[in-house]
Amino acid sequence: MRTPSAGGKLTQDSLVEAAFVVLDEQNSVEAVSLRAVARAAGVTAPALYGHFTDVTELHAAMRERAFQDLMEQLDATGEAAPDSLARLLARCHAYVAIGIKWPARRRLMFTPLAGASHSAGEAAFDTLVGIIEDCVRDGFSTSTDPRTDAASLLAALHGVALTRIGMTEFPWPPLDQTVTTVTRRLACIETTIS
Amino acid sequence: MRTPSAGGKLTQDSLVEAAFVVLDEQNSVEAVSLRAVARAAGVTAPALYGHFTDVTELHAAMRERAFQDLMEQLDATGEAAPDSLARLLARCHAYVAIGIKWPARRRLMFTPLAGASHSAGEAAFDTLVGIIEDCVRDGFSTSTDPRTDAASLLAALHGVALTRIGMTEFPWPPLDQTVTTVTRRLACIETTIS
DNA sequence: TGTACATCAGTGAACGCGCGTTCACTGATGTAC
DNA sequence: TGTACATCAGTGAACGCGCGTTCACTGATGTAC
Repeated sequence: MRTPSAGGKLTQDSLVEAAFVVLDEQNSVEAVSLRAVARAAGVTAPALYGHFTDVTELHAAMRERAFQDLMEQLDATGEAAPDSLARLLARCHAYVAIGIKWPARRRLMFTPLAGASHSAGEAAFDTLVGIIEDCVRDGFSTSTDPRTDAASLLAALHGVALTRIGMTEFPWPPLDQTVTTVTRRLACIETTIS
Repeated sequence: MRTPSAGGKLTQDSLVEAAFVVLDEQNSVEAVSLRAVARAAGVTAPALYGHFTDVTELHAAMRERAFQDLMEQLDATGEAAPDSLARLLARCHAYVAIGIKWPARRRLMFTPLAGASHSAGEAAFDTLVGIIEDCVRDGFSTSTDPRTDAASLLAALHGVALTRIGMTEFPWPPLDQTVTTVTRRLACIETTIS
């Protein structure tokens, strides 16, 4: 019996990687066609059918991978933060920065998709709730409902990233200031705390 | 000389209208192809070239019309409000409600487009700034920078609509509560005021 | 070690589809006499 | 009022394109003797 990897230089992972190259280069979810991915991977289109049954399966794999990457980047952020408030702010800034840096990935992740799993997104949300709870415990936040406040904060940060991308010529205030203010106000950080 | 409208039952307006039928039915910006619009208007595809030089011109016309409609709906909202705070809340709720009701229109309006005009969007923004200024004048808000706060609020409300659409199975808190809280906190409404 | 064979990842050609766009045309309408 | 004509909005056929998907195939690799 041959080892499964023998001969085949193509893997699901390498194809998803190629798909992200297309996504990021074209900055468009629609541009990520099966043929475009095959082209980026240096392979003919039918070759993909050995690794995905469908073009939708490819898209689903991309989505999952995008969430994983986002989670990893967020988890790596704020590890060195001295306290819970610093960690909260670091994560929120990172969240927006990532959303702006890869607009197409954000669109990919948060576009409704039939039967898509949001488990990774929900894990990220739970982490955010935990950090706000820490802020309450540490006396930074007066939130009486961290779960609800985290939901508002998450939605608002999405909006900040979205509008910066979509309305580029609008005279926005400095991004850092916006993120800090939105985070502090929605997470009920006391104004006397710097 | 014939009158320009003689014979032609087709107008730019009726075609844009047909385009919105396609947009709202398919809930997809990409589905609004020149041929799909022609089909919806009960006409063959080449007929559109009498009214638009390009498919991009059609999209631009849709965008402009979407902004106009949004503005009209917002302006009609809160006219009957008893005070500036009520007007602010009414407009913000309406803004989110419209965004959720027509997801594809929101995407159409706030997707970056080369050379697109945002004048209508900016007019809506100026109105929002004015209302927050009224709230400050009337003692509802402690905002020291209504312009910046309006920008944060606008972005956040976008995010609320976006996430409600994109993460439908997420256990969101009640929408009205979220919009009210976000608006009050970002517009610096004093907590003692009901 | 050398040869014959089985496996199967990837190829190349082909399909039907919807797209944007072009072009010569047609036929209803308005105008001129 | 009636006829001949000009206009021009919309038609129908055709083009080349990229798409997803299928299918028979090929040729490099690993196995068996």
